[in-house]
Amino acid sequence: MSQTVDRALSILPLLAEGPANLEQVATRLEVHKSTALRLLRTLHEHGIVYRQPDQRYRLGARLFALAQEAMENLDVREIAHPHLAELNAACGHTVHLAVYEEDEVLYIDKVESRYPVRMYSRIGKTVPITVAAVAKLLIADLPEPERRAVAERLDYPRYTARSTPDAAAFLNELATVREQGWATDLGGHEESINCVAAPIRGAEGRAVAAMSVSAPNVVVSADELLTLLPRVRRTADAISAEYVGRPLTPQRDSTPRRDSTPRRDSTPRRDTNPQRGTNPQRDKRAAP
Amino acid sequence: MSQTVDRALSILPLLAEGPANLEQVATRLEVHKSTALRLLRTLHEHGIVYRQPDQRYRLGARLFALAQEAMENLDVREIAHPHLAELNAACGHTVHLAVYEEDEVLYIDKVESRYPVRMYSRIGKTVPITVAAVAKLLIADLPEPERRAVAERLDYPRYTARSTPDAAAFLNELATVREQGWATDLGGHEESINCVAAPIRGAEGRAVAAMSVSAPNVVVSADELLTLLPRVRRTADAISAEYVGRPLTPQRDSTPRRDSTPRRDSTPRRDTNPQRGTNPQRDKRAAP
DNA sequence: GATTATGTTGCAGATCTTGCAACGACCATT
DNA sequence: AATGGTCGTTGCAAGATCTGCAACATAATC
Repeated sequence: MSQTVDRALSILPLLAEGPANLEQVATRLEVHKSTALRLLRTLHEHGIVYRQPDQRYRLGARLFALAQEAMENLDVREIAHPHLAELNAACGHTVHLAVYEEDEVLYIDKVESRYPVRMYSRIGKTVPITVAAVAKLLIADLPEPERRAVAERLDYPRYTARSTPDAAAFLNELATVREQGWATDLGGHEESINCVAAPIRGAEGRAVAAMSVSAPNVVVSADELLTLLPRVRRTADAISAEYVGRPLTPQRDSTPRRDSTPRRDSTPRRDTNPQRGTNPQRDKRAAP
Repeated sequence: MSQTVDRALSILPLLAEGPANLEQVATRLEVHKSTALRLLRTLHEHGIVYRQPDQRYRLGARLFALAQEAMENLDVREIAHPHLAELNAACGHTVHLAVYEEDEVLYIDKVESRYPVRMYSRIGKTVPITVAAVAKLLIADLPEPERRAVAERLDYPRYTARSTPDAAAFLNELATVREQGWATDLGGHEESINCVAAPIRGAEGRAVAAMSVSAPNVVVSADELLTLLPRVRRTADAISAEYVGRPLTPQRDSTPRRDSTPRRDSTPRRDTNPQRGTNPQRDKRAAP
């Protein structure tokens, strides 16, 4: 919508790949050097990009700080963390928490495995959406039309022989997942890694996040991992309970649910609302 | 420099505080609603902001992903990590890695304490610059004029009775740190937490990062923690050695150091270059 | 059902952005 | 030391892009 901003933002993913100098940026943006310079200057002033001693640009500290601050404000994360830690303490494996947002699923929390052989992942990373157990859960929970739309839009990379091959297979899998209320990924992303996942549900019963336990074959077999399923589901349910439990504001609000009325489908429905009222300024509107 | 981009970027810190609706954004930006809307739309298209079901905006997934990707590309981090892990394995305490960038110091890596009582921190968080041991090291290493300039610019919040009170005290402390080549924070930020830190030096001998070991009083006393100093310094030196060791590109380059010539001080000198050539696209220019 | 509160769109004026071209700094080569 | 090349920086004029307005749309509230 805004050309200038559009261009400026296009610089970001470019720099995420690694430092670049003015000309490289200008070339890839397909604009004149001077234009690129001014955009970069503005980004620099905001601390979003940093200029190295060798004059090349890379993403800056404030970007990290922003992402950090935003992440810390996610309510599910806060509530879930102790439960995840507890589960990890019990089984020792890597525990993840993930949310869905506009065709992407990303980890927002993680408790590291206590085994020496671990799965690679990082908070903030997007997960392979067509195969990850948490992703399947979150997409499976979308209303039918959007679920289908998402499935069609996606790519289906063949990470392994067991990766989901195409949209049809994915939708099938989603139906199963939806039915059973939990999901697995048995070597769909990394041949030797398995996961079991369960959804965390908010006030209206919609999945606001999903959690999973992952472990490589060399530590436990897929069958052994599956024996953890009840425990994983119990943990997820406990988090859900606590999540819906907390009222929006300490002094209860008039009509906290506005999603309960059936809505016409003119706009495709967006979901996942992992953010709720702990933030002080939130109450401003209700005050005077 | 660019008004539109400037405004758009100003939205980010605002949303980092918590979700906000269109009007709130417009008000705080001091622009018309329609203007704010268009900016938000553009940010949305890039996935930088996300629109919740209740129409409010918050920071989006792509922002996390960007920060994540950029962080993973930091070379020092990559090299340092195994060393940090090793140190943690030996002593059990929290180990941090931090870099300096334009008046801010932030953690770029961390290995969690294995003790139940832990220090709170998070990768990507900025550290209290006037008291943290790693911050002192990094600032102490700046060339004199800039060091002074930074010291003057800073605020000196009194976290505890032992916090650095003002610029003068800070500069004094920096002189000591510079002299001895290591630093501590003994209850300067949190009454009960102590840290020891050592610098990681790059090719030109400048500090490109700093690492620290932190532990609460209840686990080990400050004196006990100080006995770890030699070990911390050895680890930092090992990282430094490996960091300068790796040449810029596998096939060695002509003149890898361009900082070695004394430079006139017309522009205040920027430092810290924790980013070096592992990235494939980097070599593009050298190719044809 | 009227009323408020919020978000959205089309439009015309003007600001702000753009690309150009020339300049300057720096490096490398002869 | 001189010359040529690369890359970043600046002033300017043309005009594309952005802005604020006002009216409209929609949903919540009384």
